[in-house]
Amino acid sequence: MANSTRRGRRNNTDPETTHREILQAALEVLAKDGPESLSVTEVARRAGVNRGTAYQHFPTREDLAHATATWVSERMFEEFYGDFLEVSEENEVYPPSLALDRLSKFAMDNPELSRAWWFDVMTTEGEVTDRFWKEYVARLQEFIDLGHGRDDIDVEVYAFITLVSSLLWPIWVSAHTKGKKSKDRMRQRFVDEMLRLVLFGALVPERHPELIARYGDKGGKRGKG
Amino acid sequence: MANSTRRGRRNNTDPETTHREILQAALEVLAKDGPESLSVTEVARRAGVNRGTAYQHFPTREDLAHATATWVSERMFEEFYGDFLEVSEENEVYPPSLALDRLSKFAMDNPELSRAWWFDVMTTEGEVTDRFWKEYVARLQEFIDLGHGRDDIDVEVYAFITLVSSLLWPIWVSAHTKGKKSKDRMRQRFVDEMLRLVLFGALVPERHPELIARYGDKGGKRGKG
DNA sequence: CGTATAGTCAACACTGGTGTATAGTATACA
DNA sequence: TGTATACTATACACCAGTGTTGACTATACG
Repeated sequence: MANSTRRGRRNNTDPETTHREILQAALEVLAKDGPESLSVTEVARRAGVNRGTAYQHFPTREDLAHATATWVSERMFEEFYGDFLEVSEENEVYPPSLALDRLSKFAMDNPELSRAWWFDVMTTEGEVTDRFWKEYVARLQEFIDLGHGRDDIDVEVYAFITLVSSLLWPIWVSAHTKGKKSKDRMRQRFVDEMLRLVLFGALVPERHPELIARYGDKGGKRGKG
Repeated sequence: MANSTRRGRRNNTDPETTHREILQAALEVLAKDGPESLSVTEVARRAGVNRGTAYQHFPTREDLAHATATWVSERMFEEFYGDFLEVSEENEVYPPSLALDRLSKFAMDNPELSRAWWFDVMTTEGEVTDRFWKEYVARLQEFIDLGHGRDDIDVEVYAFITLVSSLLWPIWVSAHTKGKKSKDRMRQRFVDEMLRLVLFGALVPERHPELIARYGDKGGKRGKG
């Protein structure tokens, strides 16, 4: 029979493509079930590749897991900052509304990548060396240094808050909302609320004089000291 | 030999205690590896209980998983709001600094519970029926209705942002920081930054007139319309 | 055409979890 | 003292994943 999947039939002649397809499948499994349940068999199945082939590319399960983590980290940086760094050569700062919009769109379009990335940086022990994280923090710092953000921000904590919210929101939404339209609506709600929050905060200042007294309204104004 | 773990030795005569111990172990496994890799064998081992005993309490792996999820949801509510609802009978609103401090302390003291809970509500399909989530949202709404919070907040989104950050911060910290002292310091940084954020936002308003024009500084003031 | 390369296929020994069953033991309690 | 209960210990059949091996085949390229 003219079956294209008959015995010995190669789907593909380019090893690099196969390599990527396996990694992509591994990423999907990783995002779905977490790192503990990543199996070579399942990944090969999902990649539409023979189990033996997977073992040719990644000798052990651990190798596959490690390679996937590295790949996720690299891709997260490339996909988000890749075509971004070229464009924004001018020392114009990317406006926060656009930055937020971009991040939330990215998260909505790449839920697996976002989730796998988060799983990984969240659980990897020791100093955070991830490139995406470092770039994100650095850009935030620059934004503040240029006087656009309040200078009393704790950049790392703030980066954590905005990133974890933005990247996990689509997953929350996916679990609790059906249909593309409502997902888009939910994305918009997130961007709006986030923007509202960074613009005005959440408390009514007059009702919380003791907090203002304690924390002071220092920073953010041009005249800092 | 006078070995207390000789054959047939019962560790415990109260089935309810055993039941709880198994659930507690399951919670730990769940928080460590996620729901996909929860095994009865591993849970029994961790609970210091015979595998057969675990199967007497929970006929299948699925039963155990389901029971654990329910238990986590209930405990999350009880542990956080249990002794809380009694105290705050007066219609005084709990000040936000204390609320935040309480939440972040809770998350730091109960990382497994927080993480398992989050995993669960994050991935359970359909309407969110979780009691803790609903109470959290309701209290936020009340806080706003009483005029303490800005009335243009999108409560659900805001609840998501604050909860996900507060509950996952300790896990992030645990992965990247050693020692109790530095963990306490990190907790303080989180509370401070969060409080700063809800008080003043993150942007310097004068630098973002177009955003203020677009979103307007409505709400939060007493005279709303 | 010949050959190296990339992938398929099947079989195997091994590990570790599932779910069941059965015999045995410690404790509480009537 | 007897007996029900709660747990231990062990064995078994089954399944699914791991990692290895060896034979096979399609494709690219000299």
